[in-house]
Amino acid sequence: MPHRRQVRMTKQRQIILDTLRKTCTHPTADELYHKVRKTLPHISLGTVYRNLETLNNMGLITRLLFGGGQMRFDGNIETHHHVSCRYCNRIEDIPEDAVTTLAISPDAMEGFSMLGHELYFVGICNSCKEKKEQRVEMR
Amino acid sequence: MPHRRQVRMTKQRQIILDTLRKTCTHPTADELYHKVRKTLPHISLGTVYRNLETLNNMGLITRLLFGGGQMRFDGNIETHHHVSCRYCNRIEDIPEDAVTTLAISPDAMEGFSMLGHELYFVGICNSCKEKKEQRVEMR
DNA sequence: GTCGTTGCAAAGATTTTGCAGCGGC
DNA sequence: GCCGCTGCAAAATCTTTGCAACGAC
Repeated sequence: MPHRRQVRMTKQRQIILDTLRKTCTHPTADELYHKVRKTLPHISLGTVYRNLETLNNMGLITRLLFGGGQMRFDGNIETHHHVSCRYCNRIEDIPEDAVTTLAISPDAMEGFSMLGHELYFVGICNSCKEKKEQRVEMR
Repeated sequence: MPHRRQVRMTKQRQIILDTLRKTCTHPTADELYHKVRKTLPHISLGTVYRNLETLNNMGLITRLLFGGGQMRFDGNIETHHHVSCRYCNRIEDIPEDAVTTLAISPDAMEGFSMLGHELYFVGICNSCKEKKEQRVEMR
C-alpha cells in the first residue's frame, strides 16, 4: 500500500507562497527568488525551485506554460487567461468575463483525462510596438 | 531608412523546415537535431537553434509555448490547438472544429496589439495515468 | 565578390541534485 | 526523534554566441 509522504509547511515555503500571491507579474523562479530574499536573505535559489515544484503539485500555485522558454508561476489558481507580448514575454491577466464562450467537443481529446485548459493570447505590447516602429530590425 | 537583411535558403535551413513539417510530435530543438542528422550528419545543434529562430521569425513555423520549460516547435502554422500531458509533456493536436465557439471581448486586451491566440488543454495521457495508478509517489 | 550562414567549441542561462546539518510536527 | 527540508555548491540541461571558413545569390 503506497502512501503519500507528509508535506511540511516551513517558513521558507510559506513565504514563497505569500510572496507569489502578492506578485501579479507572473514571475520567473529567479525573479521570485530575489523578492523572497528581501524577507529571507539566506534562502537559496534551489529552495525556491524545490518549493515551486512542491506548491504546484499541491495545487496551491500554477506553473504557467508561456514563459518563452523559461518557467513562470502564478499564485492565482482561479481559472483565468493571459495575454503575452511576443517580444518582451510580459504576461498579463485577462478579466475572467472577457472570454464569453468556449465550447469544446467532448470526445476531441480521447486518450487524455482533462485537468484544465489555458488560453493564451499573443500580441505586441504598446511599449514594444513603439520600439519596433523605430527600428525594423527587431522583427 | 532601415532595411530588412536578405534571408538565404541554405540546404540546412530547407532540410530543417522539411523535417519539422514531416514531424507531427512537436519536437524540441534537440529532438529535431537528431532527426536532421540522419540527412545532414555534420549539422550542429547551434545551426538548428539559429534556424528555428529564423524560421519562426519568417512565420514559416511556430514556436510552441507549452514545453514544460523547454521550447517546442510546430511545422503546422494553420490555427489549431493542443492537448498536453502534465506528466510526460507530450503534445498532441486537437482537430480544428473541436473548439466550436470562442468569443472574446475586444477591449479586454487594451495595451496589446493581438497577433493570435493559443489554447492549451492540460490532462493526463492514458499511459501516464496507468503509471500513476500503480505508484502514488509519481506526482 | 559580398555578406549571410555554418560547424565547432566555449560561454551563458536555467534548472536539478547530493549532502550534511537543521527544524517541523 | 523521525524524516522532510534547507543552504550550499556542483552538476546537468538547455540555449546562445564568437569566429574563421564556406557558400547562396
